[in-house]
Amino acid sequence: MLKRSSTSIENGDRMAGVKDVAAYAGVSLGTVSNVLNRPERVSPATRRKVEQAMAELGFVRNEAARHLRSGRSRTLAYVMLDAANPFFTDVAAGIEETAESGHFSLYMCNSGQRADREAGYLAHLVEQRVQGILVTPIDPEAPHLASVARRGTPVVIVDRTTRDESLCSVAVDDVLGGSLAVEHLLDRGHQRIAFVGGPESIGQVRDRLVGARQGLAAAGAPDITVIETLATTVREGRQAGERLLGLARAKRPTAAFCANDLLALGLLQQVVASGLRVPDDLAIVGYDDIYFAGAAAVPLTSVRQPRHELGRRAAELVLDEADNADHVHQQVVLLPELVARTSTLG
Amino acid sequence: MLKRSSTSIENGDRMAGVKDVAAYAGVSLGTVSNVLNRPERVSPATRRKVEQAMAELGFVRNEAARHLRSGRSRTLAYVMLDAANPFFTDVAAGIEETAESGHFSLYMCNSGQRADREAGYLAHLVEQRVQGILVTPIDPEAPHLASVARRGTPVVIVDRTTRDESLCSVAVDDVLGGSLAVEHLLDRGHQRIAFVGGPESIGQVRDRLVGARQGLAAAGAPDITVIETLATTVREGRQAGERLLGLARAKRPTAAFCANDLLALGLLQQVVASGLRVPDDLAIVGYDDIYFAGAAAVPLTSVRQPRHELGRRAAELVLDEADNADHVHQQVVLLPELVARTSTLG
DNA sequence: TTGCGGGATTGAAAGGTTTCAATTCGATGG
DNA sequence: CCATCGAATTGAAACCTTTCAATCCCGCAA
Repeated sequence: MLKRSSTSIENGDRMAGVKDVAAYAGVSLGTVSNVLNRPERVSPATRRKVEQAMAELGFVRNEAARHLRSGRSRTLAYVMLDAANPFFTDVAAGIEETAESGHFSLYMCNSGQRADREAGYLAHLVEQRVQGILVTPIDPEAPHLASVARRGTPVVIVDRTTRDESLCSVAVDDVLGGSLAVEHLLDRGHQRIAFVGGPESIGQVRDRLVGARQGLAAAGAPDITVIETLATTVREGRQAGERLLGLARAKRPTAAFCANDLLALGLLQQVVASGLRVPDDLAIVGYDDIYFAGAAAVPLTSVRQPRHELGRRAAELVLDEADNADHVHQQVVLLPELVARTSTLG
Repeated sequence: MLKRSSTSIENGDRMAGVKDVAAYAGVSLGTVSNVLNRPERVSPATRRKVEQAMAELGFVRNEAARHLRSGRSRTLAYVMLDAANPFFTDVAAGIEETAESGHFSLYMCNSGQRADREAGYLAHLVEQRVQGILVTPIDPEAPHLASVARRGTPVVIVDRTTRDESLCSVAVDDVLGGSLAVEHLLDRGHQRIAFVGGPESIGQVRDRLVGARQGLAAAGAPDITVIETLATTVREGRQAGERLLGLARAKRPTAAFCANDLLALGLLQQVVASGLRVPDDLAIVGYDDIYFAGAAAVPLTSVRQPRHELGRRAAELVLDEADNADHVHQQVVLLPELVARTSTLG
């Protein structure tokens, strides 16, 4: 065994490969591979020798070669819509939990609502031959999603449904969520209710409004006042607040249902800043139940999505599709739940 | 050219490779590769033929083989401390910006403050031979970081400094940040100031407190009252609020400097809930200037970290280290900045 | 002594791409 | 019509690992 004088890790030029390890340990290539992949088949003495050689040479498996030879990698990826939104990072945490227990690593990519970036990441991930891709797409009907799946990489749509039966999806029933919010407000005695949200091109916003209207109709209450926003951000929520408060007092809604918590937080701020009280002057219901909802100045009533489970179920589906030959595509729909707090209870 | 009758993408068994494309297009292997990598060298006619073949066979480059042969991949990775903290996702956005302009993809991994997960991801990424790794480590002095770098994958520490000169790092001067916060409060006439934060094992918390003390000492003001917390969360902030308000009025601090915005938001809530006014009864300064700081019930004064630039600089360093032979390691320190809002201005 | 069983080890082949030196082909100039 | 040149194309080698059939070795039973 010829020892090197250096710190034993350095390698001047090239990184050490199995071949180097084999030579250094005085065994064959195959044996080194066996130590790596089926250690029980190699005698303890040899194994120790090889392991020491690997340590001394600073050997690191080359994943590219490894998986070139033997099928697939142990990596999942989640392409998320907006990494800055706590909702999606929570979904990611759920995915990661499942991935980890199956000894997979999870790469997260952020499309940031940009279609070109989404496409770029998908292409990169397919080239990388990841085991499966989870994605919250900008447009769930976009053909490139299905085409990735058809090319052999399992794809699961997260937090959106798709009509395409060749894809799995896991979503939360937004229509139901809308109904829940409105029913709660009706229960609390409100009749004039506003909906704050937009643009309607966002599927979730659309569905939540539909649900709200259904709830009202079922109760025979008057239709909802829609205050359309340009995005679902705190800033837009504040502006919606201005518009809402500008209405004549007599016909001003006594409650508002917001398409998500960011809007609700903005609205809340604006209302409080105007000297009005929540919920006495205006009750507010948000959506998502992100962490900051419960931590707001007036804790927000919100429709909670089981985001952790959303991630978990999606990860399970993608893993099933990856290694279960007779996998059948499913469209899972989870149920939301209303969390009542001060902003409607007073 | 024998056309298939199917939708042209399906391939029953195996995914199409360059070899299949070559055969289908009636050219040699090398030509297909040229179309892929040096399209200008192949005649337009041939190029079109090959491109069509690729489209019809649904050919997707095998990144593993590609990079096995030719050195490296075009991927960076960021191992972040806590994906749920908006601060880190903003840093990630900065990294991504630089990565994208260099035609790199960015994979994000979340250690979630767990050392084993951090180690797991680092190992996976090295095996994957990514071009470079950015990491906000749990412990910046941990030997495995330097050892990854020594094995040949560039590593840059983000939002932490390290004594190890063999690593690059980009951080923000937390001591200065602490001074800024305290000086602002002194300017506003406060003398009895509290520091809310902990545990001290977190480097940032320690540094910010040190800076605060320096600021006070320089002004000849009395020492700071430390209210130690167990974590830097909203919940802990609320509890710190209880303790703070429990102090006898005469000796109760008139201002609080919090180690981060989550703590500050919790403190704010607790104070408001107790019927006291911010900033009249208690002025509050936070740290990080996360989005929700400006959007709080009482907009928070906060020490802003240039988190976008943090990410950008770090990404530039890692790219430089990756392809610039005579790269020299640097420890970059950026400057924080105070953003004054209602919570101290009244 | 021979034959045999079985665990340990070996070495060549395969996997899909890129690279590069070598070859082909057509055109240009003499 | 030949020589030459450059552009286009080719095909084999290399990248690093895993797999698997083949070989080796040793002890043990016959």
